[in-house]
Amino acid sequence: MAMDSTNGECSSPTASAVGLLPLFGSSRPPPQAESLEEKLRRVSEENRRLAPALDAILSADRSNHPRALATSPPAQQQGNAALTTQAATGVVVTAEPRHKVRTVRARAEPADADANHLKDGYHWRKYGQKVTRDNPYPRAYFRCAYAPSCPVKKKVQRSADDNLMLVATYEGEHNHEQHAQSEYSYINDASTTSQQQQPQAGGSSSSTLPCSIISINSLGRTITLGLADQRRPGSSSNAEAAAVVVGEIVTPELRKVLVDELASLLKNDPEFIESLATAVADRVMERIPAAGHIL
DNA sequence: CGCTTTTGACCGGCGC
DNA sequence: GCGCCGGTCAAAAGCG
Repeated sequence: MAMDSTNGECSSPTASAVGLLPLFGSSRPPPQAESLEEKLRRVSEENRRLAPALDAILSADRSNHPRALATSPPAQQQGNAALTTQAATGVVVTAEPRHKVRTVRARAEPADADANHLKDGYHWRKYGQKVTRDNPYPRAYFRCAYAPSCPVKKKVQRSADDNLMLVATYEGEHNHEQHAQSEYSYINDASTTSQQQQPQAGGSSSSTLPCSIISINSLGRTITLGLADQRRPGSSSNAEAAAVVVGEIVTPELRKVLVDELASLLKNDPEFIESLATAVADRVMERIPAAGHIL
C-alpha cells in the first residue's frame, strides 16, 4: 500500500486512491455563484472525501496491530512501497513492519544545511560515518543513546539527487519513551518535496508557515500531517492545501498534537465552516419535513 | 571531566 | 581466494 502526495497536490489520483486524503478540492466555483443543488452536490462530494479520512483515522486509532496499513513486501528489497507516505512538505515515511525497517525522507532545514541529522524525538549517538559508493554524501550511523538496552539504529544520508533531502533509515523499535523535551516534529519547507522540486518561494523559511508540521514517531509505523504551502498560487484555503495521513498513532500526546493541528486548520478555513453549516442546515431541514406547511 | 563526535582501521558478507 | 563495499569499532579530538 502506498500513499503519495506532493506539495499539496492532494487531488492526485494516487493520493485519493490509497488514502492520502484530499480534504478539499481545488477547482470550485465561488460559493455565491452556487445554486442549492450545487451546494448539496459539493457537500456530498466532500462527505465522500472525508469518509476515507475518518476511516483511516479510526482504523489507525482502534488497531493495535501494526500491519493495519502495511501489507506489502519490503520496500527496500523489492522496490515496492511497503508503507510510504509523502506529505506536502516533502517528508516520506516508508515503513517495513516485518523487518522493523523504516525509511524517512525529510527536507533539511536551510539553516541546518550542513547537518546530517534528523530530529525525531529520540536521543542518538553517532558511531560512524561512511562514504558509500552510490552517493557522494557521507552516511552517518547512529545508535539510540539508550543502547544497548535499546537496539534501534538509524542511518542518515543526504540524497544524491537533492542534497537538501535527508534520508534516514531506522532499524528496530525503541523500547522506551521519547525524550521529555524531544522534538518529534519536522518543521520543513512546505514548498519542496522529495520527488518534485518546487521553486522556493523567495527563499523564505519554514518558520513562517503555520501548521507546517510533520510528525513522525518512530515507534509508530507512519504518522504524517502535512500542510502545503499556503502561499501557493491557487491555493485558496488552508484546508484545500492540506493532506493528512495517519497510520498508527502510538502516543496519546502525539495523537493530540495531530488532532489539534487538524482541528485548528479546519476551524480557520471559511470554506469548511460554510460547508459544515450547509450540511447542518440540510440535516435540520430533513428533520423538519412539514415546516413548509406550517408557513 | 565526562560525554559526544570524528575518522581511520577493521570485519564480515557477497559477487566474481 | 580476492576484492569490493557496507557496517562497526575504538582511539583521539572536541566541547560544554
